[in-house]
Amino acid sequence: MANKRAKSAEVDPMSRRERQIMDVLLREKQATAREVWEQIPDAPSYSTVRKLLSVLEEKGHVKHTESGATYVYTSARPRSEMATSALRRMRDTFFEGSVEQVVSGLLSMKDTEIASDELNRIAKMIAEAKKKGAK
Amino acid sequence: MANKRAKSAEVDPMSRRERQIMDVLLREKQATAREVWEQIPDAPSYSTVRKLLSVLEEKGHVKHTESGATYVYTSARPRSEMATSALRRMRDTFFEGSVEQVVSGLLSMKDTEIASDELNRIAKMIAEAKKKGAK
DNA sequence: GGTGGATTGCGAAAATATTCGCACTCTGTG
DNA sequence: CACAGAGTGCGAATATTTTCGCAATCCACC
Repeated sequence: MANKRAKSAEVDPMSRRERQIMDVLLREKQATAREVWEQIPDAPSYSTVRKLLSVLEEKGHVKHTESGATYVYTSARPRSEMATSALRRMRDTFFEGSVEQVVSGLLSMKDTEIASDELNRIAKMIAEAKKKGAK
Repeated sequence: MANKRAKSAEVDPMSRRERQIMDVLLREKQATAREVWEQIPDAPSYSTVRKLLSVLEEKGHVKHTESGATYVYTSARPRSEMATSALRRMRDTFFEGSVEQVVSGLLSMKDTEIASDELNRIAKMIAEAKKKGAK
């Protein structure tokens, strides 16, 4: 009934450059046009990046506040929300919906050095989840 | 040397539709044009999807084998490889490079029901990693 | 209050991506 | 072997994205 679910369908209709910029914004939490520009490896002109940013704003993907005369951009949607949906898509696209497989993939990334105490904290989280689930 | 490093810079210069199609291919492991078409929620005409597929092939993102007269497409790059780089980017973009935070995010996705035995297996993987790391 | 440096707004050209239809081929069936 | 159904190749119109430069503003400082 009235089920439209713009759920997993409505993901991120963004284009290449747009996503590239969003990534920087997401990683840095916020950034000025110049900062974004500096962080894009194969970036086009500064002018172009600014334009892209304003296009993104028109589309509602980012918003800005002014610091002096300079615009500081941030993602329009909460970062955590985007993280979750990205995580979910990744899980479903590459790991057949299995969290277990995702974790396995994470642990086996060869450039990943996970400190022992970090592993401990992770183990603790798992334990927590287990406890809560089987309450 | 000859160091060009298509490392983190060369990610996935793909456009919206292209990615959408790649996602289906990645999820299904392989698919015919028609199957891909059927799985895209807001898909354009079947004809368009076929075109996109052939464009993707020209660009080297997918390849095909023939089953009878029908093309069966698959990702050109190994799925696991793409999974890893996607995972890495996700970790760095949303979780400040921290595996711990990624796991935390995974566990807290509210639509995720993780079976108790799955949690056990995950715990075991963590234990393994710990053992190996601190050998 | 004037000057240099950095920012924003915007228009518009150039490059790409997206969408389709049409003509032709291939496979299997009666 | 002729026909129906399903596929493929490809050209070309449209829609979007991507790129930039120029003019107008704004800020800090001498």
